[in-house]
Amino acid sequence: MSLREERKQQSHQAIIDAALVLSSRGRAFSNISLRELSREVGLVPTAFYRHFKDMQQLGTELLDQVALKLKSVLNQLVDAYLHQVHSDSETSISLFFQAVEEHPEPWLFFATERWGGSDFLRSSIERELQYWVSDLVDELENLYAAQGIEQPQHLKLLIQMLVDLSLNWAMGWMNIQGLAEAEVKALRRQEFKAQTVIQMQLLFQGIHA
Amino acid sequence: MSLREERKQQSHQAIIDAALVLSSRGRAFSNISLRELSREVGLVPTAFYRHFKDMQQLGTELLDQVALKLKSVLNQLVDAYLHQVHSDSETSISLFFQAVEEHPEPWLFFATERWGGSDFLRSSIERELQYWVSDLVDELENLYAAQGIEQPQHLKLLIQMLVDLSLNWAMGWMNIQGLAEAEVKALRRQEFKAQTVIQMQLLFQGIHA
DNA sequence: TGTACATCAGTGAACGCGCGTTCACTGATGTAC
DNA sequence: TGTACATCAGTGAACGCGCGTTCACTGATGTAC
Repeated sequence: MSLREERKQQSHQAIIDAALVLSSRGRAFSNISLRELSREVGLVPTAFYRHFKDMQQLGTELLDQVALKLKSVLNQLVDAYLHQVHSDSETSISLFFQAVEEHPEPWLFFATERWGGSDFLRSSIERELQYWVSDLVDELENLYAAQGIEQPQHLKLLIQMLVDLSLNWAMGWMNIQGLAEAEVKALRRQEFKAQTVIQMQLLFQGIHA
Repeated sequence: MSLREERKQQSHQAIIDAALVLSSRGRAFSNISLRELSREVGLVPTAFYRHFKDMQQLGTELLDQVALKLKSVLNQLVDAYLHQVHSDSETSISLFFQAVEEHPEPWLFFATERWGGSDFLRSSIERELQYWVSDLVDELENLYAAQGIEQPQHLKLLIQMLVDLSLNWAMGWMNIQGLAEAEVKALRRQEFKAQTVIQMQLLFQGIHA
């Protein structure tokens, strides 16, 4: 890649990153301005147009990157889950929260914009979540088939709930991270994790019934 | 109430209603302007200040009204549930979807702003949802105690999930209502309802384990 | 009941500001010879 | 390698627009006598 292309690519990505940062600080994407992003990145507002037609195109690229990132995290989690000797809710939830904590921005973005003010983001996110569900069903149905589950046709509905709830869990977890006092925080973390583990167990009891 | 007070009250409420309508059409509250609301209601922008200090105060009043409305709907649903001879997921979900369909705006508002761009709305909504959970636990624990449930301490965690999922179900239901073709719509409604019934049953199998 | 004054919801002009978008430009980087 | 020209990411001025907010006002409604 030529020097010029390289620099262009850097600016391009810097704008996308700035949008993700603002979004994950709680700002609605529909409320983020082109000028604000340019300022953040150290460019003049008009330079924005060298990279994106408008904010919607930026949003689309941002969503694609975020979805890709989350998908890869999800795959890692599933792999870890499948390779446990005894598939264990506690370990799964710990890994999940660890992944959320390492890169919270994509989770915050997905949860915020899922029902947020931008129609094109809503529908894209919904589509992504459906992909997650399908993929998870594919990965887990062999596992459960081997275990002789009674109602395998319910697996998809269960995973649907799991995916929905996981966004809530991620947001709850990140809310706790924002707490100031270390002691309270540690306590709430432990408590929240324990509760989530039980919730996941309660959820999956359905598949064994 | 004097004529003047009455008219003031009407304008006041009209502004709140306009905000709810815009919000439930998918606009983020943080993206709705004072001038837009005044215009919608047929007042000059400066008249807004005769009723609210700023948009945040409007938002707070709107949230209070919406929360009250949803709480009363919720109570009706619980009453209906408790008075069924056999507590039945299918009937519960039908009543729930009917309630959502009759007054979708509050549900859309709650779901949109739960993780939306306005911090004060986020925290208020989170508080309201916790009240719902507590109230539901109170109402249901007697019922389940009478049935000799093994793990009553899990009831709260279950209801937490139920409340979280119910917002997703409401949004899913209202998404279907937006469909144009009547046949597809009827089909999707039936399908979605059936799936939700099973999800609720799967969820509540946890309490019987 | 009639009059004189007070209240106050709604008005309309004006302001400064950040926004998205256009345009002609600049100067570093790339390319052809 | 050096030169002459092309490309194009970033610039800076300018625009019209909707925004929140201020202010002095108006005239219908309310109150006191």
